[in-house]
This record gives sequence, structure tokens and C-alpha cells, in this order.
Amino acid sequence: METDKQKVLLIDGNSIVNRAFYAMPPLTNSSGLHTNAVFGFTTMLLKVIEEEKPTHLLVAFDAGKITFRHEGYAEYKGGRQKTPPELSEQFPLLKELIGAFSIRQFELPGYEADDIIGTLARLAEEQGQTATIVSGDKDMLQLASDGVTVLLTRKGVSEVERFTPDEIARQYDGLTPNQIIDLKGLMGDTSDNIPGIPGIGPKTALKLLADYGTVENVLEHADEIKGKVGDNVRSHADSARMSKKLATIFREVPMDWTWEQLAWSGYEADKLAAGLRKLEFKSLIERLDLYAAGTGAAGGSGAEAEPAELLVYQAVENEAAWAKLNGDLQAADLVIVESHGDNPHQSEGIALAVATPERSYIVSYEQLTGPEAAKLREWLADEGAAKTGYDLHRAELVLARSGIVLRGQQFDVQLAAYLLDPTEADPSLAGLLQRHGLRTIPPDEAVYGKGAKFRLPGPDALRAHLAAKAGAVRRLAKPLAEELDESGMRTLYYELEQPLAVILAGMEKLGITTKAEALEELGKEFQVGIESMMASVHRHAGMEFNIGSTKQLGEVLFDKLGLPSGRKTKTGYSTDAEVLERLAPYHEIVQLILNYRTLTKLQSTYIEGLLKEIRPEDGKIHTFFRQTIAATGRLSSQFPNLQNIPIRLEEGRQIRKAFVPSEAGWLILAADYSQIELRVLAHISGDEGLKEAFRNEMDIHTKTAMDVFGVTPEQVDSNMRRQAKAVNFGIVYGISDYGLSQNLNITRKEAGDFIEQYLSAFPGVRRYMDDIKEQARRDGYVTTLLGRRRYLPDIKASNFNLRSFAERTAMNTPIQGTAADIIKFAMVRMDEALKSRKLRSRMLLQVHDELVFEVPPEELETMKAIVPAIMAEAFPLDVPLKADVNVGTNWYEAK
DNA sequence: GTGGTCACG
DNA sequence: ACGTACGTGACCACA
Repeated sequence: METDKQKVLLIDGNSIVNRAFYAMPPLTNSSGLHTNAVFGFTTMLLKVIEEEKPTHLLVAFDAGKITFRHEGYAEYKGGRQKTPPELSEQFPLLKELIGAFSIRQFELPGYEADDIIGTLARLAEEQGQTATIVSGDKDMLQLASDGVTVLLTRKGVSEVERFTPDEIARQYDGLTPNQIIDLKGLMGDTSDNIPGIPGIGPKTALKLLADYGTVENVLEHADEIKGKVGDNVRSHADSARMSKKLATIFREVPMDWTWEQLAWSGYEADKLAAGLRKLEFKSLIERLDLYAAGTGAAGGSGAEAEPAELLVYQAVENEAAWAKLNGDLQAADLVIVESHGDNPHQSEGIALAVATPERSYIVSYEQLTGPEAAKLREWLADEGAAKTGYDLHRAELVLARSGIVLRGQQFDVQLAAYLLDPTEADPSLAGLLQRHGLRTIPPDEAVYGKGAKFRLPGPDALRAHLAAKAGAVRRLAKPLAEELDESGMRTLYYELEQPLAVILAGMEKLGITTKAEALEELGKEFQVGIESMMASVHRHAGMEFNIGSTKQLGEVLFDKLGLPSGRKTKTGYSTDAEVLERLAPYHEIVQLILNYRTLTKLQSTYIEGLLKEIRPEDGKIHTFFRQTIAATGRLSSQFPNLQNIPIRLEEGRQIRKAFVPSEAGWLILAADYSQIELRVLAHISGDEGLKEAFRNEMDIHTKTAMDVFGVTPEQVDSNMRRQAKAVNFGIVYGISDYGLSQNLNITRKEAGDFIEQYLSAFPGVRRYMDDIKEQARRDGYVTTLLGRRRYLPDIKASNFNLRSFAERTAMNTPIQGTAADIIKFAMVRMDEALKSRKLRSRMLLQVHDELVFEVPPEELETMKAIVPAIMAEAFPLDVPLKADVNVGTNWYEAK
């Protein structure tokens, strides 16, 4: 036996795995095996290892009396009982994983896990070492002593509570650990088949033990105990003795093991990563991936042998290091900008990694603006110095805040990964590595997150993190680029998305001038309306309440006023506009609420929300267009969203008056595609009637009405046109009779008839809808005209809902996505045109089918000519594309 | 953090 | 029989 102070960690395998099984939500790996208990167990194990830092480690399992290894049956004391098959199937997985941790596991015929643990804890303590026991079983508390601590799992297995003799005394009315056995002897334990004494629960048992100390002494003085309790004690003395015996952990298991066999010096990262990957425990793999901080190279390893040079880094903080970096810049080809926060227009830079294939240089952000970084800044701005990175769009914006220019963006692994699978849930660098079977890095949250358990302290950790990111990007770049080629998305990436990223960053940096006074004035008007609506609503309700609370509103409308309640949401009454509109005829209050909703929406989101986003320095709003969010390939806009500024209702539309040109006398020019999605449909479906309609510049909704209702153009009234318009929307969205019936407030049958009429009138569309679904089933994905992909795994789901959703998506995505491709192309062309013609006009916004510019008056005629032309010619289809142009002194007027 | 609601294409 | 229109982002209330 060793003599050094040891920390022995003893884990009660059976009790933990059982608790984990019943506490964790179901979890299965891709081959259908249940893994929830293994996951829970592993989480717990990592946690206690972190906290206890044991030198010796053992997981004990029951044997002999209980085994889970056969056919899903557990042999308990006194019989066989069926265990859930999902639990028994997890035992082999668990044992394998414990092996991957390099932890010893024991089971001994004839003994239970707690006997083994009790014996080892005794031996450890006798030899002056400390032992910690982890279990879900309160019985274990009897083993606590000065040298032995018991950790009981809580909240399933996600937390542990620490029991020392003092803590046991505090929670159990002064009981010593040994008296836990006596407690069980008296009160029993139904879950463990220990009878105890009938009628004696925890309260009585604790009182008796306070008075008499032990079961034996209680029995000896049984005649002193009064009443029913006394009777039961006297008549069940044998049961009490037996119960105490059953509850007593046997601490004399004969064993000839040595401590060396239990010595544990940590897991082997390779082996463990392989084990975790097999179980598909992605989050745990990330958590485990620690660095050897401060060594200048990241440690650990995993999925793939790590080329060490990828992780060699140099902290740039003295003259010599700067000289080395400057000398190495011509070989640099990779840049990572680390920054705080989500909004790149207000995030502070943290540090920068610049990497050559041999090493990474880590520069703290403060140094970046200093004189020593002049050459580095020159390299960053050099169009000819090709750069690879991760989210270079964001990097460009962050750097721009310090006046630093980024150019030469050549390959962005985030953008590439988005094209390869735009619906991937985890687009983080860590997630990308995971899916490519590459050695992972801790997710950012682990390094910067508030409650991050595995947060790495100090500047070395930050540098290591950046170096690892740089290495990760380098390893990802090549396979991703190859996959783009193989998937036919080379042009889409290099000719469209990558150039667009730079154009978008330019638009965002430019921003759009927004008049705060105009918003404030409008806000005052809204406020008058809001207060008036609120007062009226409260008067009608006969009480004051928060109209903005759907809960309170539902109570007022449906309980107090007794209006007929319609749909329910999962939390209560539904009170959305659709429901309220049906209720309007019943009570005046309803319309007032609808008006209140409209006004408060405008006030909070568009007046207050936009005012907050106007930068005092330049009086502009700088949105952030995201290129890697929408599954269809559309852009999205954040901080604030400038793609959903009101237009449909006049009150809201006034908001647009606040968006003005940034220079006096200039104008806002807005150009929007006319019916781009239906034109795309005409093209990809090849439907002759639809194509002909667009070639003849027909009003497409009138044309649809004619064909669906079988009438002449003169006979189409506004109602027929309205319904036809809804049918066209339905077609684009992936039609269903139910959806259309809801939208038009007609029966499903009627909606179904409309659809049938439509599909008969446009047989090419019917063929497209069938073909695209078939294609999705065959390939597993659908594509746009430019080869953008979207995978639809649910297309083969047996669940009707999932499958139907996937089918509608299959029909819609090529249409919406191709329209997105086209306007993106138009943006690239426009950018080129503005540059080559040396125009001062600037592209400011994109709103899915619309481009917004600010234009000096002398360029107005030119722009009015070239913008719609470029948009129309961006991508030639079998039908003409058309863009309408409008001009005004603000965005409102450009209609 | 989640759900309900509503703004846009 | 199943119970949906497609794609987003922001705000508020409430746990």
C-alpha cells in the first residue's frame, strides 16, 4: 500500500445508473440504442472528478444478488423483476464507457456494490487516507466519518449533496452516521424491501433514537414506550432487528486488491473521445477538450491526430514577437477576430489570431491600433492577401469600428458550412469540427460564458483558444471547399455568397440615416392613441388590467365578459388578432384591444426600438444582415431588423418617413421585383400558361382567377381576384386545402376545389409539385436554380405532420430560394455597376424582393434606368423578370 | 428561457 | 385519421 495521502473516489454504479435512467429524458443514438442513463452517469462522473480530483477511482457494481445483464431481468433479493429493457441495454454501453475513462470497475460474486464500497472506505480510512463515496442511496450515509464523505445525487444525477457527519447530524436531528442504520431498522424502507416497524415513520423513529440511541436499546426499553407505538415496537421486535441487519452495509468483504490497481491519473483523451463519440455525446466531448494552458501548444487530442504545428502559437507582446510576425506576414493566410457580444456594430474586440500554415500569432486587441501593428493592418487591408476565416463578415465589421480595414476575404468556413447544410442546428466552430470528425475545441460559452464550468483562466487560455480556433478553421477549410465543389456549389459560393458578404458589410457600415425627431413626433401621436385605447378598454372591462398580458386579457374577455372563447393555446385562451376579429361583433372592447395592440406594437418595436438603434455619432441605423440563418437562402436582418418595417397599414407606414438620405438633396430609390416568386415558379415548372401570362404582362392574380373560376377577364371581380391571390400564395407556400381554407375562411372542400381547379389549369405546376416531392424523397434534398441545397430528412417520416411539413418545404424552398439567389445576384451586379460607373449612389438595404438606395439627384435618371435593368437581367429565366422603381425624399415616399 | 403575438416578404 | 399554409426578428409577460 502507498503511503502518500490518497483521495479515493468510490462510485456506486447501480444506484447512479438507476437514478440517471429515471431522471434523464429519453435519449437515443443514431442506431436507436437508449443512452440516457449512460449520459446522466457520465455527466455526474465528470462533475465529481472535476470537484474531487481523486488519485484513486473505482466504480462498483452489484453482483450475485442483482444483475442487470440478462434479458432485461434484475434478480433482486427474493425474486426476479423485469427491468425496463431500455435500462438493461445501457449497461454494456456504460461499462465500455467506464473503460474508456480508464477507470476500474468491480463486481464481486455474492456482494453488492455498497459492500465493496463500505469495505474500501474502511480500509482507506484505517490507513489515514480520505475517501469520497458517490451514490443515490441514503443508506450510504452510514459510511460517513471524519475521513469518509458521502455525496448523494440530487435532481436526478445532475447535482450532488455533500454529507459529512456534521451535515448528517444537522439534517437528521443529531443522528450519527451509524444511527442511520438504526433509523432504517425502525422505519424500514419500502423501496428496498426493508419492513421496519409498522406505524413508525421518520418522525417517530428520530424521536426514539434521540431517546434510546440504537434499535437494541429501543427494544430493551420497549415497555417504557407508551401507546400504539409501544405496542408495535414490542410486537415487531424481530422485524426491527432483521431490518437493521438488512440495512447494515457489510464492510468486511475479503479482497486482495491493492491501491495501485485503483490508482487513477486521468483518462487518455483519445480513448475517451472515441468512447464518447461512439455514444454520440457531443456536448461532453466539447466539455472534455481541455488545453494544456501556457505551454504554447494545445494539449489533449481526440478524433484525429492533431498536426502539432496547427496549434503552435506565439503571443505577440514584445518587439521580437512583432518582428517575427511582420516577417511572417507574407505567409499568413488566415485570420480570426475574437469579440464580445452578438451585435458586431457594438462589440468590443478581444484579440486577433493571424496564422500561417506553421503557426498562429495572437495579438491582443488593444495593440491592434498601435504603431507596432502598422504592417499587420496593411496586411489585413490588402486585397491581394487571401484570407480564410470563420464569419469574416462579422470580423470586418468589428475591425471597422477601430478604423481597421479587412480585405481579401477568400474563404469563410461558416459561410461554406451554411451552403452545405443551411439548416444545421449548430453552426459553431465546435459543432462543425464535431460533424467532420475532427478534434474539437471548447465552445465559446465554455471560455467566455457566465457560468461556464470549464472556463479557462488567464491570457494563456485565451491565446490557446484562439490558436485552437485558427487550427480548426485551417483543418475545416479544405474539406469544406472540396465538398462545395462536389456538391456543385462552387459558383454559388465564390461568385455569389462570398462577394455578397463583403457587399453586405459595406451596406451595414454605411447605415441608413434615421430622423429621431420624426420617430419621436410619431411616437407622441401613438402615445395619445394608446392611452385613449387603454382607458376605453379598462372602462369597458370595468377594471384595470394589463392588456399586454394574454393571460389577464383572456380572463377579462372570456371569464369576466363571457365572450365565446375560440382557440386555445397550450397556456390558455388564444387572443391573437384572428380570434379577436371574430369576436369584434360581440363587444366594442374587442376592436379597441386590436387598436391598442397595433399601436403598442408600433410604439415599442418601431418607435422606441428604432430610436435606441440610432447611433448618435452619425444619426444612422446600422443593421446586421445575416447570410447564414435562413434555410431558404434568404438574408435576415438584426439589431434592428430593417426587413420588417411596417407598410401594410397607413399608421405604421408613417415610420418609413424617418428613413432618409444621408446627404441633403439626395433621394431614396426603392426597386422591388414584381411577382418574383410566381415568375420563378413559371420558370422552374415550365408551365406554359403561367409563362405565357407573364410574357404578356398579365395581372397574374386576375389570370389565376380566370382559370380557377372559369371566367373572362371582365368577369373577374375584386373578391375573385382576392381569392385567386390567396391561391397563388398557397401554391408558393406548398399548397394544402386546410391552409387555404383557413386563409380564405372557407370550407376545406371549397379550398380543395380551388386547388384542383388551379392544378388542372396549370398542369405544369402540378407536375412540378409532384416531381419536386419525388426528387426530395430520392435525393434527400431539394435545390434552387443556382444549386443551393436544403436537406429534408423528414420527407420520409412516418409521422404525417412531419412528412407533410417536409413536402410543403420541398415545394416552397426552390421557389423562395431561387428568388433569393436572384436578388443576391442583382446585388453583386449592382455593386459592380456602381463601382465601374463611379456612381456616388449607395445601396442601403435589401428586403427580400426589394433594394433600397440613396441617390444624388444628378444620378437619379441613371439609377432609375440601371437598377431595374440589372435586377431584371440578374438571372435570365424563361419568363421576363420585372422590377418597379419608386423615388422619394424618404422611404415612405419611395412607393 | 419559453410562449404568444405581430411586423415584414 | 393525422391538423399546416413558407421564411424571418423583436417585444412583452410570465415562469
